[in-house]
Amino acid sequence: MNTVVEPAMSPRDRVLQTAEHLFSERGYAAVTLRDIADALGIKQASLYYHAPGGKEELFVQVTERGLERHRVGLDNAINEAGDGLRAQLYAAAGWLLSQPSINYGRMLQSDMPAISAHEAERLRVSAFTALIAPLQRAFDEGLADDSPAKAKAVHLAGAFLSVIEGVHNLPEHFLNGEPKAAMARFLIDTWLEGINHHSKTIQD
Amino acid sequence: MNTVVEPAMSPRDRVLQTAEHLFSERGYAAVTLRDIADALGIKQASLYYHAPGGKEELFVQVTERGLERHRVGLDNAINEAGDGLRAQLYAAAGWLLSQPSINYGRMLQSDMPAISAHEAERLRVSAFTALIAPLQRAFDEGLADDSPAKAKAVHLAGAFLSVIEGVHNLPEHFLNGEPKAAMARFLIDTWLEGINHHSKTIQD
DNA sequence: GTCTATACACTGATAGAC
DNA sequence: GTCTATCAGTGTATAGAC
Repeated sequence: MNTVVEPAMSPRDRVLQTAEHLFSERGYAAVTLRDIADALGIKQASLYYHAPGGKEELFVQVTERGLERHRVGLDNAINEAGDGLRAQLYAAAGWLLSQPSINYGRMLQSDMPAISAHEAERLRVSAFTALIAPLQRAFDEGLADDSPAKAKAVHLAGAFLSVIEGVHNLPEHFLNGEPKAAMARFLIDTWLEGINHHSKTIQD
Repeated sequence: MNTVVEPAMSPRDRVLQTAEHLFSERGYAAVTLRDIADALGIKQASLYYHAPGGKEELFVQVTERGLERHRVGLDNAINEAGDGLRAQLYAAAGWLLSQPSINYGRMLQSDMPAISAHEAERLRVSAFTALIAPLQRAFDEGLADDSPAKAKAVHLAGAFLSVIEGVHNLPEHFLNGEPKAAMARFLIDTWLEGINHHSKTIQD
């Protein structure tokens, strides 16, 4: 959440990380180059050294970087979680909550239309590959062969992402001290077992 | 989706409806007063006749109006659906999909910080009352008394809203011709019955 | 790598005519 | 109710010094 910028970090990484933090928080349109420069303690014009293409290039670089990190991280989290679907979803949720919020919905609806059509299309593909695809695989492999939900693993993946991102974006006072990861696990449990049949968290 | 502006409509309503359509699509920061004026076929300065307070007042009015409409519509949809939780959730989803997308997450994360703190707080309360509360009641009443999920009806309500809004915001090519309402019902079914136990839609 | 200075377009907003 | 005209402020971007 609090993207701390480590002191020992390549200048380029500091710029990208700071920009990512702000874009992730408020979206493309609401962040100005001055906001980013101020957060870095430099002047707005200096950003053009790191991103000659200006705001759009900065956003595209930052978003691409974040999505690639998610693709790897989400894949790893799922693979290392072993065989059970529940454990894999717990791990995926844990990863997503450990990262700056992605806000897939805002990205598609608000941010993409604001940049050039060509770049937007590339990002849309990257976003699908990084966020939906790994989850889709988990659902597909984790579901019983005769489950009618198996054919709709993409939809389940999208819905899962929505739920976890929703938890991620929750304001603090909604939480009552409960950690977001616990809330995510509760929602995963109800979803796997059915809302009414859900009894308690089962380890597997 | 396609907010058609009827010819026989009070001028004020035309302005508010057009502004709502644009704000709902792209968010507060990405919409300019000229965008709204252009869509109405009038000049930017003319908007100050309808909203003397300018862009922020316009946004607040529009959002409040939309939220109030949701509060009533969601409540009615749930009440008229009868007793079963499934039927109530179907009806709630149907209502949400019939309206311009709300994008609760973007609203809290991107739009609210851009307006004055006082107005933002009022809208946050309205949003909770209009969107979360009716769903929370449905979950609370619909769940078995001994269900451990009963105590967390708020969380279920928030997750439900995330999922349906996620479906709502889906780009066309994700749908493969399947109606959004059908996808919503599928997701509700899996959630009620448990992903693996889900067999087929049950009428109740 | 970062700065100052500046050009230039866009945005929100006000004043006043019709 | 809508217009024209106008302005101050902000935002992106470029040029060139250090």
